[in-house]
Amino acid sequence: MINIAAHSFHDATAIKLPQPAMAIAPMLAAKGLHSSAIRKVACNETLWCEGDERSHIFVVRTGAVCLSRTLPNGRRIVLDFAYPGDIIGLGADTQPCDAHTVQLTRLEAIPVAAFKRAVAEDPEFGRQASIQVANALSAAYQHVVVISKLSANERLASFLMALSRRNEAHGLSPMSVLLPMKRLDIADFLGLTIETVSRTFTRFRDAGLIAMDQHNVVVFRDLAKLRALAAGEGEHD
Amino acid sequence: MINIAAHSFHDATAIKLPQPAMAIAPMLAAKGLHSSAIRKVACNETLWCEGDERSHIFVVRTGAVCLSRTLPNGRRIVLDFAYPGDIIGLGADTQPCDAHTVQLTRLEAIPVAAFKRAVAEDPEFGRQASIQVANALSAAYQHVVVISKLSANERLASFLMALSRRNEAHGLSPMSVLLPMKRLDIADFLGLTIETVSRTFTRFRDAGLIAMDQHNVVVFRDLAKLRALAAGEGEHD
DNA sequence: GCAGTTATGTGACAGTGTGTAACAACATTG
DNA sequence: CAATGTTGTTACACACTGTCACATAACTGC
Repeated sequence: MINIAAHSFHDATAIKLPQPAMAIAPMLAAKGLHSSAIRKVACNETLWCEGDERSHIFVVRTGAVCLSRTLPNGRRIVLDFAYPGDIIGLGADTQPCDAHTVQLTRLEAIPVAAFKRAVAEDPEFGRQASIQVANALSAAYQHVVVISKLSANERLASFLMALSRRNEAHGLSPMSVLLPMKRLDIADFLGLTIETVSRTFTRFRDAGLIAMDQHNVVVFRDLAKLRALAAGEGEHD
Repeated sequence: MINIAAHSFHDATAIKLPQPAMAIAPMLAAKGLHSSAIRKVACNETLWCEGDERSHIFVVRTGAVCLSRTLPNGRRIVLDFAYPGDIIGLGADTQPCDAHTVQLTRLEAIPVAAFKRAVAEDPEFGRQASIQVANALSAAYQHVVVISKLSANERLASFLMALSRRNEAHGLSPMSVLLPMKRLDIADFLGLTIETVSRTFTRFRDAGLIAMDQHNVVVFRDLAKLRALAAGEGEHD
């Protein structure tokens, strides 16, 4: 499996941030695995498909990767996004989802063989990788929560707040975020349609919760209210 | 994290069954970890809560366990069910969800310390455990798909077909299933209300897809149609 | 510049599922 | 046996979101 997205999305409750957990990144460096080739991949390129045998572990350097599944009838679901610093392709040898870029992306490609060698030599390294997968599972659980129990407003707020917290964790301002992906990707991630996403952005703007000069830059005007929304503290119950 | 539910639920596409993967079970036996105490737990008892430090790995012997999360305002989401043969509590040291019994349940409790000792002594054992977590991640992804893209009919069909396939994988008949949990658990698992679940059962019965003498026994009358529904081969797109 | 394509925003309307409620079936208890 | 509680079922009005249609904006290549 797969993805890992260290400081992962979905945090409706946002009580606890996923572990920095990137303890694995320095370990990769220490092992000289960084010598692996850096790949420059155009937007909308497929890295792998569900069911593929995995060939590489990727570390995202710049850009963004989208992890998704597609139903037989064509309906698509976005499971996660991976941003710079995130590792994708950990987990099992058979990919549990598709992966494609949503931007011009630079990736560090570590062959699976080299990765496995490193794990065999250093149990602690394997343990760190396992923790990453466990974090991805926790993130997936949170995604289930967001999609099954939150309203459109709450889902978008949850998405934006996760990006905000990620910024914060990386030493950037939590008061604004960049959206590298298109509306359709956001919609498929949140289990909504692009029209609903669009309308919800507008609603947030009209309510004074956010400001948007460009389509892909969101400035937060009322972080507290957005966080309450994201946490699912709504009226119900 | 956590759960593992070997032959896990959610298989809308059902193209591939999760690995038997229970390769780990015989390994547990070989290590004498089976000597661990068997616990008999009443219905509706909590095994652990989200955020708890995990103390044991559990192997379900009889009964059924429900893995869930709860939002601040009380809304609950069921993430997975664990049935006899399934292992729960693998993954990280901090529980990513609540776990409670939905029946009188017998569990084999393996202290985490003993489990970790076994992993340290035998890397292959740890590898098998990791595969279990990776399978759980894949199952969680599938759950996201089911909840975000399938209709109420398709969701219930997906749930029933997953149980049917589980029966099949265990050498039982795929033509009927037992529902150990209550309607509310099913509803919270599928992201629906208990009324909708109830109505959908009735619709299935009226359409001749299933027969139900008792509330917790479902006999399939048209497996092909149910499987098509579960796969999300609906009209959309 | 202009046409053509892609991405996004907005509006009217319908449909699915929700929520409330009342009711039925069954078990447990006094 | 009546009383109470739990679980499951059914009915109906309403709200949210999806669908469909079209408008607008941004970017492309010519």
